[in-house]
Order: sequence, then structure tokens, then C-alpha cells
Amino acid sequence: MSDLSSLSSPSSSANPRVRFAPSPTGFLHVGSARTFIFNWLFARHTGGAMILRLDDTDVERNTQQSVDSIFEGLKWLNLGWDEQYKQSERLELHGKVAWAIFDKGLAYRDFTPAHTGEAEKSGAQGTWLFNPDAREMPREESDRRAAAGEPFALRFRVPRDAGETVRFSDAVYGEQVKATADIEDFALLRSDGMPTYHIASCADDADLRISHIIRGQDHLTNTFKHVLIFEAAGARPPQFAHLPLLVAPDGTKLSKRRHGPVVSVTTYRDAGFLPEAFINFLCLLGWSPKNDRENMSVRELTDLFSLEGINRSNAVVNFKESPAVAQEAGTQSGRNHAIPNTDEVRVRNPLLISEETFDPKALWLNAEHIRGLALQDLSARLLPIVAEAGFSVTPEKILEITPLIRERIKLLRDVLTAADFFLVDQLPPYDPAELIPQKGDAAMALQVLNKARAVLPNVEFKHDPLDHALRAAAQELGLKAGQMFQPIRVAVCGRKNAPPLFETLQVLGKEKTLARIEQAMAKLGSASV
RNA sequence: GGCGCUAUCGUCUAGGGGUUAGGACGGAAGAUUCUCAAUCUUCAAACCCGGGUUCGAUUCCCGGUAGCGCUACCA
Repeated sequence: MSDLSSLSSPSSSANPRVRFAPSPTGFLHVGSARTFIFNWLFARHTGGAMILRLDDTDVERNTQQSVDSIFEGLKWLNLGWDEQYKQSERLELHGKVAWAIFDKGLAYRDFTPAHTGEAEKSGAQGTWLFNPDAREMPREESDRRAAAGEPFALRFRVPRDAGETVRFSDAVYGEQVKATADIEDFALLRSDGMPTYHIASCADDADLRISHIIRGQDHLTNTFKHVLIFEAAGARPPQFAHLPLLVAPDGTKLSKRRHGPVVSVTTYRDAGFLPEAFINFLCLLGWSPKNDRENMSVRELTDLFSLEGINRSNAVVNFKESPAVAQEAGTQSGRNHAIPNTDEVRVRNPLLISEETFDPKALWLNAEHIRGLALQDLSARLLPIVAEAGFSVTPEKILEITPLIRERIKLLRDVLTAADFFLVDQLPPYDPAELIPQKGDAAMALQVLNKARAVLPNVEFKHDPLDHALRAAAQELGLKAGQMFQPIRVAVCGRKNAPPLFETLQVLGKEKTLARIEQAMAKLGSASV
């Protein structure tokens, strides 16, 4: 009954079944997100099923906060999944499979106390394979000590015959072979009875009829152990596909502590990335459609995705370490770098992340996707951001503003800085000198504004009439168009860099425009006296 | 230390025994425009090192080096 052979041979025509199996011990980071995405893409491309499984057998380190963070991130990705499981609710299965392996003589009890860890970890560590005393312990003695209540771990009895090998074929890395002589007798069950990752994962993969395991390359060498487990449990190993790892610019693996919030999915969300752009970006790290396409929708990615397009070398997420993080890392070097809460603080202040922190390509792709969005769609995504920032604007107003900023923002949150002057009643203070046009002086600025104030009340606030009126005005004053437009632009926007003038005035409206021109003139007057 | 994986512009990548080694981001310059963007054009920028195989290697093989991973009763 506990043998998995009956469970594990789906008919060959069955649709693929893949899983994403995060362990809730931290925030959902970009590497995990990419693994999820590749699995999802593979499932959708092949018409298979996507399964989400929480690998939560490490009760010590699991947190609800982490579970929440994972779901939060996945929800934002908006891809979904078909089935959902939790390993902690499947412990019985794991135990059964482990003991079935034991019953076949392929596992044994090890009464040696657990390693305390660090001691033999660094440097001089030899190649530990197993404790002969435990491995060779007669079954009677083992049973007796277990019956007496002595704690033990259950270990896999890795074959030790000379020349024996374990092999599997990886869809990305090709044929893999390893001598069993190089594989230690790994644990299946801990002394508290809880399953280890290896047995829980394999038992579930077999039971859930997972056909393809697509996961990070950090599991490549673990896979030999897993093949051993599958075979011992009488299950056929699934197809494996290992993904190259995502690493930081310094080549080390992504870590919240070292690299800050840029490795957390929700940071991208909060900074105003479009989920489809973020997905697009992640797909380009370690995978290529091989046709020079870069900007792709989720639909296109699904069509194009294949395991063959995955490459084998680690990819750098080219972010910049934020100054705060870098500085702190410097301060901490050589110390025990265990400052709690700092991660949390940064994660809760996503706005501290400056645009330059992100991988420039991610930013570019986001801008591309933003430009590709329909106006209605974009404005609908902008609205909540504006509202959350405390501005009360109507959807109609945002819709009017959207085309003016669409080509000028890289992140959704940029709406707050790109369209600020549409949103506020009172312009924040600015330097009156900004009002002075090229090759002009304060008098010219005043002259321009004065003219505008005279002309504008009688103009219809639409692009063309404004265009004609203001160009005519410039001509009358003997000024270049640019010299005419700049003082007005600064008067209404509070800065030189802004969307095209006529559209801006149209959206702003006559009343506000005239009021701001008035204020600008006052500023100039008081500044020059 | 042992075992494994990897190596093309700064970054993501395409390619592959003979190529001007392609694309993209970023950078630089220019065009355009009422500023800023967007857009367009152009430029700079790479096959880790050493052997071997070969008429010919960046490509295939071996070695080195480097990076990464695994080496837990973490996952």
C-alpha cells in the first residue's frame, strides 16, 4: 500500500504536471518567482497542470509571514495555478514512503545524535558518507533500541558497490552521472519523526504524479539522491529540468540580507512594475526564444517557451546596491552580520528604492510594456497609485492625463512626479529664474506671461487654438516659439521638463492656467525688485 | 577538502569548425521637437588561459583558472 509504484505510472499520454514548491522561510524572491514562471509557462504551453505546493516541513524556520509574502507575490504575478497542497498536511504519506524503503532494507536507523553543525563545516571537513556502526547495525539491535525509545534518524542506505552509479537525464544539463561512492547516506526522517526535504519532496512528487520537475540548479546534485529515492519507492523518476541560478552583480546568490529589497518580488510591485513586464524580464534571464525577441506578452511567452531555450550559466540580475545597503554591508563586514529587523524595515519602505537600483533592462521593459498598454488600461492602473498618494482625482481626469505621461514614465509610480502639477492645487515653490527663457531675461519672461494672460482668456482650450494663439503671440512679440512657451510651461508646471505645452494647458484648463500665470508674474515681480 | 555545473561586449543573450561574431539594455554622438520624453541614425564594446584534433578553432577534446552549487536530522 505504501509503495508508490501504483501511483506513479500515469499513462504515457497524460498531460504534463509541474509544481512550484517554495519553502516558507523567507520572502518570495525573484529567483523563486522565475522558477514559478517557467513552470507555469511550461504547463500552459503544453496544456499541463500547474501545482503549488508549500514545502513546509521545516517547522523551525517556517513563518506565516513568509507564507503570506509568497502568496502576495504570486497573486501579483497574476498567473494562477490549478492545484494547491501543503506538505505539513501530508506527513503521513512521507512517513509511509520512508518506512516502506526501510522495510525493503534500503534505509536504516542512525542513533547518532544530530550534528551540531558549524564544527566540521568549514575547511578540514572530510568526506563523510555514513557511520558504519549505524549502517551495519543488526536489525534486532536497531529494533530493540527503537522500541526502547531511543531517538534516531532514518537514513537512506546508498549502494556502496564499487563502480555503481546513479544517472538521469536533465532537459537542460544533459546526461548526469554520479558514483554512489560520492553520495552520503542522507536522512529521510529526522529524529523527531519529521520527514526531510528529500523524502517529502519525492513522495509528494510521485504521489501528485509530477511529470517534470523544473527547479533551480542548486538542486542538480540533490537529484541523484532523489533518483535513488524514487527507485527505492518503486516510482519512475520524473523528467528533470534544472534552471541556471540568478545571481547578484557581485556573483553571489541573491540574498535579502546582502542585497536588500531588490531581490523581493513585492518591491517590484510597489515600485510600479507591471507584472507582465516583470515576468518578461525574468524570462530573459536564463532563457531565450532565440529569435532576438525581447518585448513579449505573457501570451507570446507561453507560445514561445520551451525547455530547449533554457541555457546553462548563471545570470546576473544587474541591480545596483542601494547606498544604504552598501554602506551597511561595509560597516558590518567582519562582524557577525546579524542585525535583525533591518530587512523588514527596508521591505516596508519600498519608496526608498530609487529607480537606478533596478536592472536597467527591467526598467526599459517596463516602460515598453507601459507604452504598449491601451490608454484605458494604463490609466486604470495609475488611478489607485494616485489615489493612494492622497490625491482625489476622477478616473476621467487620469484618463486625460495618461496620454501626456505615457512616454515619460518608466514605473507606474512615476505618475506622481510626472503628473504632479495636474494633481495639486498649489504648485510647490520653484525658482523664478526658471521662468526666464533662453537668451532672455526677467523682463522677457514678464512680457511673455503678460501677453499670455491677455490672449488666453479668449482662446478655446484645445490643442489647435492654443497652438495658433500662442505662436501668433510669439510672433507679435518678436520671439521664438520656444522663448514664448518656456515661461508659460514653467508657470503652469513649476519646472522646465514637462509634457508638450498645448495638451498640458488643455488638460489643466483655463482657470488654473491663468491663475498660475498670475502667480508666476507675482514671483517674477518680487524677485526682480 | 570531496563531488558536480558553468565560461561570447559592462549586463542579458544569438551563433557556431572558415561569419564584417548578430540582437537588446546601458553608454557616447547626431537627427527631430516648444522643454523633457518617445522615435530614428551612427559609434564604442566580447568569444577566460594553455595544449590537442584539424588545412583552419571562439565553436570539438583535454588540462588549467575562475565563478557558482552540493557536501545538514535546511529546503
